[in-house]
Amino acid sequence: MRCAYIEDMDRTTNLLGALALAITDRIKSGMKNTFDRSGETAAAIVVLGYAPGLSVEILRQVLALSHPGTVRLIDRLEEGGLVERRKADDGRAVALHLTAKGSKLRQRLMDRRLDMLEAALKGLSDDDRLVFGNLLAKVLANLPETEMAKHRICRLCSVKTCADCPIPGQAI
Amino acid sequence: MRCAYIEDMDRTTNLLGALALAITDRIKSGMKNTFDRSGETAAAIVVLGYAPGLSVEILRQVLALSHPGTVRLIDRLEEGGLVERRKADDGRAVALHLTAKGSKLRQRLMDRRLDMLEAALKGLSDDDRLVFGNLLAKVLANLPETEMAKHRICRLCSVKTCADCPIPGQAI
DNA sequence: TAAATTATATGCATAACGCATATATATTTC
DNA sequence: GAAATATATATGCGTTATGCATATAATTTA
Repeated sequence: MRCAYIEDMDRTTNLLGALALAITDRIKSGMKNTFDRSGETAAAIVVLGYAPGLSVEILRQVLALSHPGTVRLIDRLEEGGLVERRKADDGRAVALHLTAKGSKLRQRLMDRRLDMLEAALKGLSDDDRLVFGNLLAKVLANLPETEMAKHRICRLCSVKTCADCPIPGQAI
Repeated sequence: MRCAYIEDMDRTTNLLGALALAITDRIKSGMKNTFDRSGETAAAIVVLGYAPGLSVEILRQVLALSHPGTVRLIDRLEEGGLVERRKADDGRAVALHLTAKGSKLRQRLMDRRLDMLEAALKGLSDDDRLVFGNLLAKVLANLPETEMAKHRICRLCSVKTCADCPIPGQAI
């Protein structure tokens, strides 16, 4: 027989899944209103803003896509005037850079994401919010198994709001 | 100038987005190992388990897909022997039912999701976990704007672990 | 009963991928 | 230093999961 305490444990487990789903739905939908693309396209723009000159190969790892999938993703962004392929030091690689248009879009995407998150949190008191933030940080700190996993988790983050990142990654 | 207190508020906002993304990534990937489909296919199976006889139209609303998209999703599930279309009381509608195979798969999908969530929470103490669960419930309670939004948020939930649902919906 | 509404299905197109393979450049090995 | 190997990118081709426009069938309303 399972005691009520254990039931509460299970409840937390399931509620985390429910909230995670609801929040990512809202963020996706908000971002899609700003930029009508699906999949990892928006994440690519955010990541390239943090790491100008990134190669397709490293971007691929952050987005967890196949190489061809990433090449085609960049093709779409380049076609939309959001990203440029430039020469890299390594002659095999390309250095990916956001254009001015890409950078502006990136800011709008990140703002939209924070709007959605802010709306979700509006029912919490300031105290609840601090406690919640510390618990979120604690869970996050346990998640990444590799250095790349940190970048992956943070692929949509607004860094200015996360000076005290619970999973600080090394520069890519 | 912004005080540190406000900075902490922003931190919570961003961390919620980061954790939500990390958790849904892990759930998606775990479920995909069990059942090699993407998009809303797995959610359809879970929902149909809760609401046998559901129509395509209501399922469409829960999954937030177009009608044709939902019809094709059901086509795929039927082809895989996971779902059957039966006659409904309303002669226009079809009544969707999981097959025995579909029900077994559904259980595996739900188990896999809970495994992923459990792994993510393993670093929290029992006390942290209870506090976290209550905060998750509080945030969830504020989210749904319609009755259908509740079903949408819960579209992957394991109900047995959520007897005390913060957003109990009316039967579909 | 005729008109409007609702539920489903189909034709057709597209976005976002993956796998296999080709090409160009670096790196390593002998 | 040349040959073999490894790495980074790109392309050909196919598939999955969607959407829009439209067709069909059944129900509800006027």
